[in-house]
Amino acid sequence: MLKRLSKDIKKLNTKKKTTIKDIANVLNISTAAVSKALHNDSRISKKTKKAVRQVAKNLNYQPNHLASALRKGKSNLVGVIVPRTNSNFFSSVIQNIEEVLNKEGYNIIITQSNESYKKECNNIDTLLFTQVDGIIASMANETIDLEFYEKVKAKGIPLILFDRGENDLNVDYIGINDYESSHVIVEHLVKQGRKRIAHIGGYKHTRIFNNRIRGYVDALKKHHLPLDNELLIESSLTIEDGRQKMEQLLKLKNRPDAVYIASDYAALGALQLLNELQIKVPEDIALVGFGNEPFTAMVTPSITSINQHSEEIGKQAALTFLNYKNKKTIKQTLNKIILDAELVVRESSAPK
Amino acid sequence: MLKRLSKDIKKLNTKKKTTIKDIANVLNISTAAVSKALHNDSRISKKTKKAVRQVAKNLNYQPNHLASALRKGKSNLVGVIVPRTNSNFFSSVIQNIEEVLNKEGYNIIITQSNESYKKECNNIDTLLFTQVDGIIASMANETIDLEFYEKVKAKGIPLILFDRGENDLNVDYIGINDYESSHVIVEHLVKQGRKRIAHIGGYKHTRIFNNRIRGYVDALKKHHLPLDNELLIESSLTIEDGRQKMEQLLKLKNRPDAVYIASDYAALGALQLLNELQIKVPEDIALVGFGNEPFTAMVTPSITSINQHSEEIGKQAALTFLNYKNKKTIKQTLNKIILDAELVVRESSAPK
DNA sequence: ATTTTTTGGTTAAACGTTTAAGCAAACTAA
DNA sequence: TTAGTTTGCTTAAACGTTTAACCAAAAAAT
Repeated sequence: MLKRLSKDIKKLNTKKKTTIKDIANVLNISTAAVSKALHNDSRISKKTKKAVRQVAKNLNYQPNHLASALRKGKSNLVGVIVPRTNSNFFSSVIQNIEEVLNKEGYNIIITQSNESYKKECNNIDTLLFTQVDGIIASMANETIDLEFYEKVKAKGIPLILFDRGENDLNVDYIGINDYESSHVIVEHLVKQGRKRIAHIGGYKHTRIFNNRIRGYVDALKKHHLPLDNELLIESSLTIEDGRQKMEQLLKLKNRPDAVYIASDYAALGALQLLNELQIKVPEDIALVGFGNEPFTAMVTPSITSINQHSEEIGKQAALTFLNYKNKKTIKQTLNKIILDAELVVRESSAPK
Repeated sequence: MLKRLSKDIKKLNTKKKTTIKDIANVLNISTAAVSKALHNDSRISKKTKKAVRQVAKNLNYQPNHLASALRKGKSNLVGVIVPRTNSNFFSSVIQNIEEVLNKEGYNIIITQSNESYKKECNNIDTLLFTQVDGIIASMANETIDLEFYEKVKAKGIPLILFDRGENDLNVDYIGINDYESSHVIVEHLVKQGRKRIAHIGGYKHTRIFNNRIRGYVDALKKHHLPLDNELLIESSLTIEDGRQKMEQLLKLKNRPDAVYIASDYAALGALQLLNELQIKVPEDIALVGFGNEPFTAMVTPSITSINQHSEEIGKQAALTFLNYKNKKTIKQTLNKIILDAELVVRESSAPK
């Protein structure tokens, strides 16, 4: 009974969080000394440091992040904006960003745009409001107007884009070589004996998708394949739209014998339709996706795809941010990192 | 040339963020008046409010969240911990939490434990360090020791668990009726004429998985089916382990004619193996997963599963937190919300 | 005409840190 | 011995808000 009571009293005491002032009082030194001791300042004696650390532990001291952030003018928070988290690519990028930044004392705030421009603007406002020290983002499909990103730049907050970027914005960027990836894919399909290669691509206004389209067109030229406008289709690249656009291709008098789709999700939709219609993949039509999402290895037939190196992208994005903060020069050369993509060949693109 | 220069000067000026002090100076009033005006305090005249708002807009004022959080003793940040974000269930829960909390002026910090106990502890420390006003979490598979969650409770920070919870912790919880779900599944399989129903379940120490196992056992009894220990297997429920445990089941002399798997991911692994071995689903073996992940509808054959109502879980978790903050009573009755799950019948469990 | 109430503010302290500047005491060098 | 340096702190201000307490002037009530 008595024990319980004393426990309760202790709990009540711990409710009021202990501050450096409490530590200072115990040791009869100034709060400044405590602060310095905790930061291992050279002007504090070893004895005092030891004592401070001991008392801090005893009182279960947890530094107030808000106070130090306010004083130092930085929140040690980095905002991350992604179209969605439930794709392996984005969640893997996030995980790697987190890993690198946590080590340097930064935390991340993750927000999703759900491919909506409006939500993305909200997210940016939210992050600015939260006083983040930087923003790492991949833009929504809808996003064309860059006003909100300009706002971030204008505030002098480091902005790093990955995957879905924009040239006009003139900020740091980490991505893969989309143009070259298309070449690799087309080359692979040509080697498998394909002659009529279609491309279900993303919106042209998004740079990465535009590059994939350009790569596709140029690669066709290179291999002296005819460029048929019917075979080049713009899509939102969702599962549903992939299915729909594949349907469109199947209606052609002269069907393609291979389809390169700029997203694994859309490729999955296309594959489902083909399976339902008993059209044989890869015998009748070969399929290549993009992104190397785990399910590409799991479906039947498994889907050939492009590995986007999400781990490396995440790491480099984080490092780019850290670089920004360490160098305090106002002008800084932009960091544009373009990684080579890697083709992962699976069943869906085997020879006829 | 001159225009550009003046723009640059403006930019330099905006670098130093405007504060309520700046607004106060312009209007020759006190910062207190500005603060009150911005919060629509009744003791400020309409004229002043209007003027303040105008100047705030002109100077592009953005409130310093850190300062107000420090002063008010709350950060308006809610921490969310999930095992991973790249599952549709979790990302959907997160999205709904975010939606509800954003409306009330809260932002969320998402962290992933990757099913690791150590990472989860780190996440908790991180969130406490960031001075979150509350934590909404779903525990990692590994987590047995609740010391860190007790720490959260001891600090008086609202803690709400969902999906993966723990009875011992005695905190608010939102989840589905796992025990009942197992009944629904077994009943469904029995109706399809299945006689030997196996269960690949999760770790027994996790409450939800334990409930599913108990439900499975009791439902078998109810339908007078024999309970065969060989047919009840504990698994980590990853894709790989699902595959492996299915292999184990296939080695039995007396194979099951239906398998209920406590996770869609493990069910996917099992299905892959069955497909490879040309074992017909559902003719030879029926399959039921859990979670209603989108891919269950996409694979061949599509997988029957349980819809966990992720949207509702997210919403209720957020509302439970808000409820916590609004009522300032110290004692509060615990909120245990158990939603009814819904069986989504697909190809994998059609009659023989 | 005097008191009371309302209106529309102001003043100053507080939230918990960090940090520039200062300073006494102890030590070192000449 | 004395000037200079080093050590180990202290003082006080600052970061940008919010808020309790106070107050003068105007309006309303008596």
